[in-house]
Amino acid sequence: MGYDRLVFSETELLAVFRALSNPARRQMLVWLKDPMSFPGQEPADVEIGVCVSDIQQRAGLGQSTTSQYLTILRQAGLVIATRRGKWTYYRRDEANIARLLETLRDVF
Amino acid sequence: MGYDRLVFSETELLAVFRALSNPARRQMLVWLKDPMSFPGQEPADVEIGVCVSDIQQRAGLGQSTTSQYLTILRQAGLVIATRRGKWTYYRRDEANIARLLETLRDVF
DNA sequence: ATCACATATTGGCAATTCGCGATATGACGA
DNA sequence: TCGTCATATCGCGAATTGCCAATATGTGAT
Repeated sequence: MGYDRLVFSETELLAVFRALSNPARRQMLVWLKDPMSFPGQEPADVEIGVCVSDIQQRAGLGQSTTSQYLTILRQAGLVIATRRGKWTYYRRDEANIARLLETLRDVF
Repeated sequence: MGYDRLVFSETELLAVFRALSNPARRQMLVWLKDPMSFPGQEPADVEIGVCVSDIQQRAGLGQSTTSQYLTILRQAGLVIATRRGKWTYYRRDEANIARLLETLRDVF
């Protein structure tokens, strides 16, 4: 909770734009706005996010590619991963995304 | 003046994020917010923009690279090019950048 | 301990990007 | 017309990305 600076550093921005320069990764981020739109998603799961295989099925990509793309989104600070059992759930990092949008408004 | 849609299409977003996924190109866009910060820039020139060689000198890149990067920014709809004599002046497309930021706020 | 399952990591290859030097285009002046 | 200057385009090798199959890691059930 809470971030060092208000604005993103050059390095952070690089990771963000590289992450979002791929349509599949951008899609994933948009899909995660509405976790309930994934089949078999329970209302109780919304807070923790969506598991990799559900995202993979929707993306139509391979398992390894999906996992890698989610890692890239996580390293860019756009999503948060939570491991529970054998599943890893991903959800948007809304606070950081909001901070990003503020940075973009300042910088551009 | 004026654009077809309020929000950017998938193709437009791809061009934008690819363009901004390079630090040098992002720098150029930020520099162009203040054309007067370029040496030898006259107040009368502000509206038309900054010529390629001035941007090149500041970026420390080769001439061809600078020209290509500005073309990429132009194709992404982020800057506007104006040819006057042997010079090409580049300035920010503020209207389109504002439209982009609205799209980002909607989509992300 | 062993198995099955979800996810992460590795290795690979085709396609793209990075940045450059060389060259082409286009505008102006002599 | 010829030469010069500003910019654009071309062609290149090195580095990175896109996506995959294969393999490794970790977790829960038996």
